[in-house]
Amino acid sequence: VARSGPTIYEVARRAGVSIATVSRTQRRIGTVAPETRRRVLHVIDELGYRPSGAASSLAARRHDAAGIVLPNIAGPYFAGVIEGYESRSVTDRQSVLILGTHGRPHATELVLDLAARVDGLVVLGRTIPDALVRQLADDGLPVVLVARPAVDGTDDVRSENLNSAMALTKHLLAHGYQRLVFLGDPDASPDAKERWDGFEAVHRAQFGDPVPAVRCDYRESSGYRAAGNILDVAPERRPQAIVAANDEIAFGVMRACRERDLRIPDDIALTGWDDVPMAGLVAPALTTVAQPLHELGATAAALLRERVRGRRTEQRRVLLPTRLIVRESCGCRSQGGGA
Amino acid sequence: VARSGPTIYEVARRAGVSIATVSRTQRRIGTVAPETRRRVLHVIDELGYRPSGAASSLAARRHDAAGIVLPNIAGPYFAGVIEGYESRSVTDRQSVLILGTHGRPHATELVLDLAARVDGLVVLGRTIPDALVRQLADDGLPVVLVARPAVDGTDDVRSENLNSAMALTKHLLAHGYQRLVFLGDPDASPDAKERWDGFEAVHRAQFGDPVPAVRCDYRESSGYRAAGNILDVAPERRPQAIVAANDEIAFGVMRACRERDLRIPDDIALTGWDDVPMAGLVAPALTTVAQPLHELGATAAALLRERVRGRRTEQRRVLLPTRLIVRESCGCRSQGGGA
DNA sequence: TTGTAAGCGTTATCAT
DNA sequence: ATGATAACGCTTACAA
Repeated sequence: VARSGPTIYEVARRAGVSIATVSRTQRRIGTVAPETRRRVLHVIDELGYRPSGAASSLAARRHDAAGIVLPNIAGPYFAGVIEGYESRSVTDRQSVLILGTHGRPHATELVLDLAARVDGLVVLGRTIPDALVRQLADDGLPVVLVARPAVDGTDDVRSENLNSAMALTKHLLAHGYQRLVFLGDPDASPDAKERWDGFEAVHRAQFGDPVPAVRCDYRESSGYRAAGNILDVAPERRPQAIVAANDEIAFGVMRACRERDLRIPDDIALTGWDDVPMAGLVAPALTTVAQPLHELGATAAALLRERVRGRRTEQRRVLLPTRLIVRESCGCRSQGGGA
Repeated sequence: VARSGPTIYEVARRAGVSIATVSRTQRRIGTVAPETRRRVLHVIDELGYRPSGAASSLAARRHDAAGIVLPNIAGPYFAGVIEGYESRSVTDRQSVLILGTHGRPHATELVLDLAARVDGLVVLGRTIPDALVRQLADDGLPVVLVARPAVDGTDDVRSENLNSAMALTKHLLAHGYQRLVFLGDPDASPDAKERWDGFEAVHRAQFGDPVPAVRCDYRESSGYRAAGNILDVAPERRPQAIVAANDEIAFGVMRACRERDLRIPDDIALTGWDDVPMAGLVAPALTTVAQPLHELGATAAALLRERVRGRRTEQRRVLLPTRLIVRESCGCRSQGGGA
């Protein structure tokens, strides 16, 4: 538990100046005579001096760090958002602390701990209760929510779901499919809910009630299982198109179809959501809706920074556009691979 | 830039005790009378008091935080390692700081900054020069290297490559393939180098020189491009099996094959490496070598913690086992999907 | 341009 | 069992 390193006092002594001057030099702030500056920098370099993060934070009442809280780290969705967030934060010279709640029961405790070491927090999806978010915000901690409706005193950044879901569903209808089914869990996230809403609205306008859906969470294995139930029926009752709430579910459906020698899109059409890297690489290439993962994270970082710097107090809510990516799985003819 | 919150002094005053007693109570350390304890805890709860991270760190000379440095965040490989690392760290109540170098030129600067805010560092692959690693270690900072040979005074954790690569290559030879080619860049990472070494050794023992390889980095698009050159030759000169240095390259090869109506494994066999989640889900399912990403990260966290706590000084080098996953792309018959 | 000194909010060592 | 109080290493008025 050593880890000492030279302090500002040693630098000051060796350079023959006061610690204030070292601090000024080091932070390029205030005024320092060129000659003094050279001398100090030389000593700093010689000693390999680095200001202690803790001491700086304490004195300046600033951590130069922000945290991001998510359900888990792996998986293309979260990894993409983190990368966007991290990339932007590092550019602003802000340290990035991450915390995966992994459905832990004492997540609240962990988040409060985290909150004590950062200047602000980005919170994703279903991680912690609204009450906690509100408490943090009320305590004066800048908070930005991603893929989750804003709470008083917080900003949020989300991507568009409703219209894209409607466009996607209409596209499927234009193919002439009569029997569509939605695969996903509207209760799992606001995003999923809106995708469902869009599907439901268009489907109802066309066919009336009921609107068919099979509940299934975001995992490939869940999509695989759910697809099993859907597909193992008489061919004339089998859906002609499956609208999956995300790409991973769609991959599960593809696997289930493969096992049953059902061809996509000939025997059954399929769409996903997210446009993860593999979506364009599987066969058939997946028709899906792209959302800007990177930008989701980067925007959150930017909004948070504004608040941390006190540049803004009013709430901002950002809605990022999504894009329908038509490939082959919906029944459209391919125009070649597509990376 | 507000963010104050009650301090230990306020708690002490309201509870009618000294700050020392509050500290003891809060940290469950030393001795506190039950009655006093109740009173203090009550006030803490009432005020929502949380000790300042910076102040604690400064006083205790301990950050309760460790950093992880990687080239980038996204992609199944790094995301998996991060998740394993984070999961274990959080269990130990250690904050997790992440830094992606993204090939930034001033990565050194960023890493030194990071080093000032943590108790130890995990460094992955090709991120920062050995000289810097050595400097950090010499300065007394605990460092653990992942997928990278240890430097004096650091630990490392890696996964086995050489034997698995040999086993994989032999498996291909057992299929009777005569023309094999390796797709990857031995200079890109120690892992890639060892995979190549294994392939080369077996191939040379069987066929002598030269051992065919096409250089290609770890990306799908690179695999796709490289495969183009390999495949567009007379069928009798076309390789019968491609050994890709990782799964993403293999996915690129699959795409290139699809475009040329080459069937895997009938027209050409293919193997990957890593066993990313999609490897078992594509068609044909990819024969590959699984490495324990999660465990790679978790082990690094554990080793680092030992050093940080001063529990150990001697170097430890951990080699994690990998596992050959035979699916269909090598030419073996499927036994059904496989998630 | 530079130095002095008062914090910053804890931890931890002594006394008591 | 509790309380004073000296660190911890820096930032930042303010004075010189």
